[in-house]
Amino acid sequence: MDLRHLRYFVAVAEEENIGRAAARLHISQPPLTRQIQQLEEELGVTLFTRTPRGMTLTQAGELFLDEARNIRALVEQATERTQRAGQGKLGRIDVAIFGSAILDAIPKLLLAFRNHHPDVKVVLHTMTKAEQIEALRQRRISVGFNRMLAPLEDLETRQVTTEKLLLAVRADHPLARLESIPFAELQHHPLVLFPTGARPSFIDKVIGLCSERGFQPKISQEVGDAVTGVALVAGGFGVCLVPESATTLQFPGVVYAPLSDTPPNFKVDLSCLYRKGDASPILAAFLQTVAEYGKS
Amino acid sequence: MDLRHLRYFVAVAEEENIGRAAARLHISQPPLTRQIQQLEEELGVTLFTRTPRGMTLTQAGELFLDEARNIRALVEQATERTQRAGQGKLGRIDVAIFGSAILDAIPKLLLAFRNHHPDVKVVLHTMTKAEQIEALRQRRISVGFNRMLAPLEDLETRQVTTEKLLLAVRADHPLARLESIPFAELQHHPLVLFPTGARPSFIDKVIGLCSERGFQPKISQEVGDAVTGVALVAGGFGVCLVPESATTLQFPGVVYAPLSDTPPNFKVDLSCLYRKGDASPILAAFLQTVAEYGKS
DNA sequence: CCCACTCAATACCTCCAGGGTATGATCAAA
DNA sequence: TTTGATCATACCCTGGAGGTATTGAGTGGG
Repeated sequence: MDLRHLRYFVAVAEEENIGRAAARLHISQPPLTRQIQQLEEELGVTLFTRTPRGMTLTQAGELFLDEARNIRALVEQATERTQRAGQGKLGRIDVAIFGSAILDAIPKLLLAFRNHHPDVKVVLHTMTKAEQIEALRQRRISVGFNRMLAPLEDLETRQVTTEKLLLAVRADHPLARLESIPFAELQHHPLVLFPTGARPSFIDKVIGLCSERGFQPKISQEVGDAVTGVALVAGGFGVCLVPESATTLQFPGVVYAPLSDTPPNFKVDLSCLYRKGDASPILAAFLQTVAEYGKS
Repeated sequence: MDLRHLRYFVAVAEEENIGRAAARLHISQPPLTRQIQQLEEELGVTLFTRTPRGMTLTQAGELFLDEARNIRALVEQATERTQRAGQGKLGRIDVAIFGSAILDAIPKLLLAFRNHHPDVKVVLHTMTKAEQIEALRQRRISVGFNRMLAPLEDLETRQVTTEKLLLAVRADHPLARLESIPFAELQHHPLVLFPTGARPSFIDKVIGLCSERGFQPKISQEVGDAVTGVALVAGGFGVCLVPESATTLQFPGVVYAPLSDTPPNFKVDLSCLYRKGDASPILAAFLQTVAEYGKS
């Protein structure tokens, strides 16, 4: 049996006349007669009673008509859904984000993606950079968001946004009283750095910036993420360089101050990471949204 | 797209290897490759990612695998159900019975049919003989049960059972005192006859039997059915000839007495009626049960 | 009562597409 | 580098789907 048989059968059942059905199917009458006979023979069931006025369904034929319509509808639906899946409009994508630093860009980006692709389920996983790389290789996720990504053999990187750096200081800290804080001031104050974990990280960026200006920072404490870092600033552990988006973390007694006289490239990127050669249309759609987000 | 494509696709998806799938399908590898390519092209979707180790499903492919299995199962089920319908094991049959005279044979018969064909819904309709004939011609029913059926052009008759006739009399009636009631006695007592309606009916049978013995019965009352007839007997309207099965009607003060010295053919048939040339397998199965019932 | 009409079924032909064999291209592991 | 595994391509062959012409059967009008 074939889908063709079903199509032909439904046409004959609806027209109750082989000639008309053949016309509707754009074939001639004899082949249609034969197909119906074949179908009946294969099922071993008489589907039509032949009358001099045409063909009428038997009871078994009525039942089979229901089933045939059902099957045809299902096939229709299957192709449609599969096509949407193939265009990245239906399915699921597993996305990794890091600790707590997802404070601004990522929620907006995910919102934009959901608006454009409401039938794609986005599953978020919180992972460190090292975990993201492993999960990508094991195909547990398709994209990861992170900062300070070094180029890798099998993974591709794409920049999402760039943020200026601000200094988190206690409101009662001497630096907080200055009109503007020169970058070089940092050498006199203990710094809270983050995140610990896989290198290179934001820590190295900060140390690099300092050494460009010819000093080594005093490291007060290394912590896992920006939230903890700002908490320690509030606790008097020193000052902390944070990406601009961290200002959404409103901590009582902590202010975010811009620096002046900064080294060039005084900013940090947010990038996303995905497998080289990943042909998933959903990933493509996701990266498309990422690119559009970057433009705005 | 074809059911063949689905079959092939499922095989490849399950084997994750075209060669093995081809072996399982008893075809060679190249045609299978081509069929998969065709399917992908028709859908416009990449269903597999080709690796040097075989084929793995894309996300869209996973989805389509689900759908394909679904469709194939539905096709399987459709053929199976249609075949059962074609064998008269699944479906519905509309059966007409007459007024209240269905006191013994028909319930047993329907029970036997339901036991053999549990998935056939038997729908009962109460109709007079004339209504049955009309309903058969209009295909509203497939079988009717009745008595005294004259041969018809387009309808076939089949005898179900034959019953002896008994006389319903009041217990205090003079005839009830006799050891045996000779048939000729009927000429001296008013008779309740049934049913009214389309001729020939049981009425004509009784009148015929009397005239065979050279007398005309005194007609006390004509009524619609046996139940009413026996009720009138209880009310003193006279006596009434009833088929044996009517004895299941236990009426206070009414007894059923056998007659002696009866004319030949002193009995009445229960027959069923169906369209000539009706090829319905359910009707065939039903008539099969009727035939088996008749034997027992 | 017969003829014309309407359908479905049959006979026979053509041609395309599905299947086969042989071979190529690519990648991984030994 | 070689070998083995896997998918893709090239080319041929045959079965079957579709076409035309015709037959057979049953109905209704003249």
